[in-house]
Amino acid sequence: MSQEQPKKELSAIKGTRDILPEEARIWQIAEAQAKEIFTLYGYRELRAPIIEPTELFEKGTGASSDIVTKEMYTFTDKGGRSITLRPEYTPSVVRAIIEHRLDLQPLPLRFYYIGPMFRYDKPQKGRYRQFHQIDIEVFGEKDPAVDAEIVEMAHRLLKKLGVENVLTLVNSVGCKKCRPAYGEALRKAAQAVKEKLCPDCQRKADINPLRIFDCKVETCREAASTFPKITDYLCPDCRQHFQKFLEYLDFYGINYQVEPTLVRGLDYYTKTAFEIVTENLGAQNAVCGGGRYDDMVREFGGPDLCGIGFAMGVERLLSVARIEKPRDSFVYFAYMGEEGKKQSLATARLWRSKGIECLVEFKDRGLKAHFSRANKIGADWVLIIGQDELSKGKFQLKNMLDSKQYEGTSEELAELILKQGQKT
RNA sequence: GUGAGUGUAGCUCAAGGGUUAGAGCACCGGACUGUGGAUCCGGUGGUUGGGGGUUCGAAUCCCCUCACUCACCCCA
Repeated sequence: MSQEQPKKELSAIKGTRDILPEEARIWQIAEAQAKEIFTLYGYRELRAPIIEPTELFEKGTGASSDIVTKEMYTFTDKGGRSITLRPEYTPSVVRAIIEHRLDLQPLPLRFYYIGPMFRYDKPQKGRYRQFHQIDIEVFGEKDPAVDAEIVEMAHRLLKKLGVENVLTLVNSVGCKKCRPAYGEALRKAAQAVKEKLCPDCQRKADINPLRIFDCKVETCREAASTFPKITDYLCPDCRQHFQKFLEYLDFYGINYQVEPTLVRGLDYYTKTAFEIVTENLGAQNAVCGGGRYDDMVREFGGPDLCGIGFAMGVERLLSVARIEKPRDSFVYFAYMGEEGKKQSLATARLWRSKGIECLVEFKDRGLKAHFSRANKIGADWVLIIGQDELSKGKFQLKNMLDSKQYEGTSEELAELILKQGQKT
């Protein structure tokens, strides 16, 4: 370490942040609960690399999408390859399926994954440049029952994490057969009333008329209410799929709202699209977004394998979750003298192998200072090893919560701690 | 990428052109050498985000820049 203070402080780069131990505990719990629930539904973890060839996302996410055109972290590696930090997870899974011929395994395939994604966005509430997603995918299952099942599974997880007041929005975005006709009709309707729209929406009328639906300007809202709805343009196949999807949602008793203006951001979606939104998230109110992508694998040059999945933003999830932090219970060793220190080290080593969390600090202090320290760092137990204890061969163990003190051998006291630990 | 707001101690905030930038909490130590939490006393900690300008004098006013926050866009 240099003696001079660095002139410029180093800090985490824009849109990224450190998750400090206290918060990391919450993450661990949320992740463990997600894994547990997904496993109950037959999902298995599939870990793909964080970096991928840039063209994977150009092909999979869509070369014209905002994500690919302006939000990717792309660089050239030393071999001259164009590499991108993944902005989403689905293309990686599709690549892995094709690469390892996972489609030859018994279908359907159910995968989950939790990890960081990267988008060069402007950070704001619930939106970061490095953010984390809980992601699940099902491949090779056409039945709309699975569409409803993943929504039900998402609800189960949200409930488990104490997320309240969620609203589930559902829609069908059609397929390659019926979507073009709708797009045409919508564009036509938007052009017809273009003069009445705000400048922003006039621009949208040309680029992406669907976005006019969520403008806040009153005149735009009025105009938008006269626009055609995608649900009126669905082909028989898509219509049937959507109806069955809703039927299964009803079967599960899931409260949902059909939102004909709901479109997923990415180009590859077909049929089912859904979003789970909640209050208290500001403008980024979606905690979960998902949908079906029946053409994606084939368009990648893979087999004709349909897919569906959802992603949850972990940061958003945790900002509305209510997770209780479990109290960690550990033993603090209050020793005196070199002999007491060595006895502490030996005892801690033994106790740890029994599964007891032990903390020996390498500082000889007075007993009062030891207790003060133990209290400050939140020890549940203090084991006293001083001259008296060493000569007797029996130690004093104090419970810091109820102030009761016990005397016994190492084995007796270890048993006592383990027994009490099970009670709580 | 566009717009607005905010940057003072580890945290929450005072000082609003005029001595040496303060307080609470936190941290360290003492009162207290075999038993913690309480109380009291003391201490460490700051180029006021950074740079430039105005002024006799700037945390305070102006410009630039960076970061954070919120919104637009887009999205988890």
